Amino acid sequence: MKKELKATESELEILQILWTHGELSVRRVNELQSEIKNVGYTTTLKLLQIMFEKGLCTRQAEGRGHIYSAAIKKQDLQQSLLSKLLDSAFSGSVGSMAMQLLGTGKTSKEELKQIRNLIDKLEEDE
Amino acid sequence: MKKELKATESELEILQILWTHGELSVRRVNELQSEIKNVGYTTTLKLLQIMFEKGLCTRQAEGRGHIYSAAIKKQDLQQSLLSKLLDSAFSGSVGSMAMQLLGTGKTSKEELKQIRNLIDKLEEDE
DNA sequence: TATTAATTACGAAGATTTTCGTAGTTGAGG
DNA sequence: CCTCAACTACGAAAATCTTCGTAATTAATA
Repeated sequence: MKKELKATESELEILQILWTHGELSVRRVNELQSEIKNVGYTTTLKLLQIMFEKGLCTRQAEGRGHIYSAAIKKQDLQQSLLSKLLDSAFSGSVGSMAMQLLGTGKTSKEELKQIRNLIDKLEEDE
Repeated sequence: MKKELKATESELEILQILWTHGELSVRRVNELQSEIKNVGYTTTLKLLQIMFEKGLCTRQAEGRGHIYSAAIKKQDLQQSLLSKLLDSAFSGSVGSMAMQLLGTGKTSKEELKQIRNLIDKLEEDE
């Protein structure tokens, strides 16, 4: 059975930073986060501590501080969030969700080709 | 510029009911909501009142009570929620979001065909 | 008219999330 | 050994969301 992953908006923000940059000190996470919005150092710290308790992060001692890393896979969380939105807003219909997603007009030719290839593969597997 | 729509989890739950069933009394909304989870009458009422203040619902007097309807289009809210998840979890990449969505394996042949048609149309429009 | 049932309005408690201040710890350098 | 800077741990305030109890209102009816 698949584990139900979840993360709040702030947690997701930090996870994105960890996924992108790998292992980071609290200081560094806070610096990167500060490029986007105003946020105090202890705010970032507290969030990382909470995420550590929840199992969203791991950490290892380094000097007098810690180095944090993401403990869950980006893809796994994406899948969970997608799944949740699918149920809550699209009544579970992958089709209508996909239609809306592609209908935004923000999809490049390359991406469309890629998606078409996936569809080909999926149809083969019948 | 497009209005940023948002709704909490509970609000979305009620909007789904309103979208599906049309115009409803508080009593009726509560009954339908109760089929899914335990919820007191005044809880439903309060939510509808809040949603009315926020502009998510409209209402009209009917006898001594009100009849509520959704004030926003299902598609518009879906678009907003999709857009938000796209940015927060997929760094804005429609391609990777679509790939994950279709990769769940829950997509029917019919839906795949429908999506392929949309892609054809999108590629034509270049 | 008095009672009852249905409904609304209001407020507040509880839960979760977000933010940050303060105190304590530790290690480096004088 | 003392001081300073960097860091952690802790707790709590602030903000948002969820839930429901209570009082007031209104309409039907006994």
